[in-house]
Amino acid sequence: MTQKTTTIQDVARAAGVSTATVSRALSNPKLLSDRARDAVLEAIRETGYRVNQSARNLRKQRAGAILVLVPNLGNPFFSQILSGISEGFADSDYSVLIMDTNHLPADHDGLVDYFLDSRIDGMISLDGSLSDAAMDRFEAMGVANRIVCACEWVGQRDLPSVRSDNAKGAELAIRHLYALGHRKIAHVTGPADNVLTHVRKDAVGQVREALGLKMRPEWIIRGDFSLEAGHDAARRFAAMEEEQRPTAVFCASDESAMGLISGLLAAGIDVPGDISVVGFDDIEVAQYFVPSLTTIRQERTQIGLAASKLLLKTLADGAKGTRGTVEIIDVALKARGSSAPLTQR
Amino acid sequence: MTQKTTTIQDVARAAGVSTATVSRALSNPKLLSDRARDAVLEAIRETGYRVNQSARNLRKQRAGAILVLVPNLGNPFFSQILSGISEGFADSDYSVLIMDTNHLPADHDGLVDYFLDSRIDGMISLDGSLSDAAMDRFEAMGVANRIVCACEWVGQRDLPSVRSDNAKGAELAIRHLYALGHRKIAHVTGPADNVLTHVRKDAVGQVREALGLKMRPEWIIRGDFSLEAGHDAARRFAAMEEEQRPTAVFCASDESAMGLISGLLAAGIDVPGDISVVGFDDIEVAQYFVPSLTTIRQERTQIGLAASKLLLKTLADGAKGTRGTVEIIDVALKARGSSAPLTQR
DNA sequence: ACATGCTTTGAAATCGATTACATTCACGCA
DNA sequence: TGCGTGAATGTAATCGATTTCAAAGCATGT
Repeated sequence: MTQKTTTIQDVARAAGVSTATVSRALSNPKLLSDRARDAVLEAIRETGYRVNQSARNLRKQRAGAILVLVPNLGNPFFSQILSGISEGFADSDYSVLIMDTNHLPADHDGLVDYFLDSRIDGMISLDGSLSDAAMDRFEAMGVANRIVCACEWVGQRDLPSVRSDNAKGAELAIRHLYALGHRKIAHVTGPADNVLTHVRKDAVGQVREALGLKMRPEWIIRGDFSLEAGHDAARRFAAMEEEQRPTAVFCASDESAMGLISGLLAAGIDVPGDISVVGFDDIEVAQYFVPSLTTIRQERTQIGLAASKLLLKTLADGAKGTRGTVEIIDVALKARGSSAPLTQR
Repeated sequence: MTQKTTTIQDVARAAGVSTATVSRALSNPKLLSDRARDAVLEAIRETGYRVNQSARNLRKQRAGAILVLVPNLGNPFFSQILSGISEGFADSDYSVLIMDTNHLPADHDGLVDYFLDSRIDGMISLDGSLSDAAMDRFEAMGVANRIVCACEWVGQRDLPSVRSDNAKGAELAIRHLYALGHRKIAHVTGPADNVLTHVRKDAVGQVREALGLKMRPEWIIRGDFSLEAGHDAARRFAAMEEEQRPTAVFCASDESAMGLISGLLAAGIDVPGDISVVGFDDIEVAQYFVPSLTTIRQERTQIGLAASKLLLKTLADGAKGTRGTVEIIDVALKARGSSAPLTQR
């Protein structure tokens, strides 16, 4: 049987004060006399009283929870961001809900209901692919300004967001390969409709131009960040003439880089002997991969932490303020075993 | 500005009925006349009414959420279990909270407060290391029978649980290596206080005995499931005399297996040429690792799904019923590139 | 002595649903 | 006609906190 719960009434009775006083002792202790405050605290200790969050939430017109939207929970890249987010909310009085958008109808239209049902007060989206229709509903219902983006962001809208310096990351990767002597550099991208895909690809294009690198259309291979996509890309490279095959590949994610290496090695193409590979993310397994993976490090915990702070601020400020904020987190090149100087042969 | 919310009162007024009727139209429609029900549904459509979950939860004396305890969100092994769990709760009216126990004080003592604060109705623990003190508090507060374990489980207690057939997994691994001709088989375990560590290690011992394999104490290396632990173990093996070095290693997790392989190769020990390696879990990257990782597959989605069903049942049944239930999910050997027949030399 | 203002406290309204209990009404049957 | 029965609905209490408003207590200044 469940313990019969002790309510604020019980505490009030035990302390010989009113419920208002008990409530104030918890939320605004300086309003009370020392005597009253001590009596209440003592009574709370005695009775083992705990605030009922449902009741508090109802009265305060809030949900006491925030939602984190994750494109793919299975990708270890996200888990550490989640970790940062949890940490950020650890001593707030918000609970953290997590949802994988894979399980959602494609348009994410139902999400707004989470707000309307008073299940959540705010949202952090790690998924930039919120549809226009969904965003319009968020706007219409007046909850759009309780959304913060992290890592990815939503195209046209000015939602506050925290993200890595993606352009710099792509530039570091290409310049690293260039410095190693590579001139034929390919790029395995993310999925077509993804903001990161565009930013990174565009940056690659700009650096390539700046460095005067030649370019072939078949050196841009569409992927989707997954292991499998990288593996598929390997097949494409393996099928190329020796002459037109790139000597280096920059992948838009570590997972696709690992899939690529796996596929290249299986096809008898050595990494980094024949082709150097650079990833993006620096997930934990990257440095244990064989060969260890050269990659662009994203500070995931920091991104998560920053996003949670930003959402907390947004919720505290009410509507105004954070809309339009963009916080850029620095990235760094981690040079490891999968990239090496170009060898003539 | 936030939309002013439409309440059940508004709907009642619009439909020309009482709030009780509106409530019944949603929760128990067959109590109503067709006329009343239609009027209410129409009014709901008109007003765009949505139930306020905080209010409902308060009245129904529930929290409307469950908590999933994860030992380490960064380990991709867990994310797919989470995915199964989310799926299992998708069309219940529970929200899913996720918490990484890394961020918790070691004794997990504060967890009971989540129940007492009415933040959660139940819990799925993927972490078997709930302290005795914490469990005692759960029992004392009468919430112990709203906890379900998955993957790991809590030692002495009879909490309902869903888990893989760990003993079989260990046996499959050892017998696989044995069949390849290996006789000197080492084992990299999980952390000391972990139930999985014990079960898998004991199973290894039993199979070893059954097969008449010789054994050296230095062939049991304590790990902690992590990449780093595997990497450390490699150093130990590398330091051994050729003679006493094992020809095969069974690791208690894929991550430690990958760390191990990474370390062995770096030390000039070939895998599977000199040493065969078998992991446990079959995380996604395992088949893209180089060499691809032979491992024991755990059906993670299925475990998550089963755990959520079990918790839902537990919550519905009230106290009785599920205590003591143990659901065992089958495992399978995935033979890949990291294990090969023993070579004489 | 009395007006003034500040601090401290309590009574009661409130958040938005659910539900126990009461009421109304129609119907069947003696 | 009158009564019992069951279906349909409404009234109001309830869940457990927060907060508004009012009042009481007390010190200060004139």
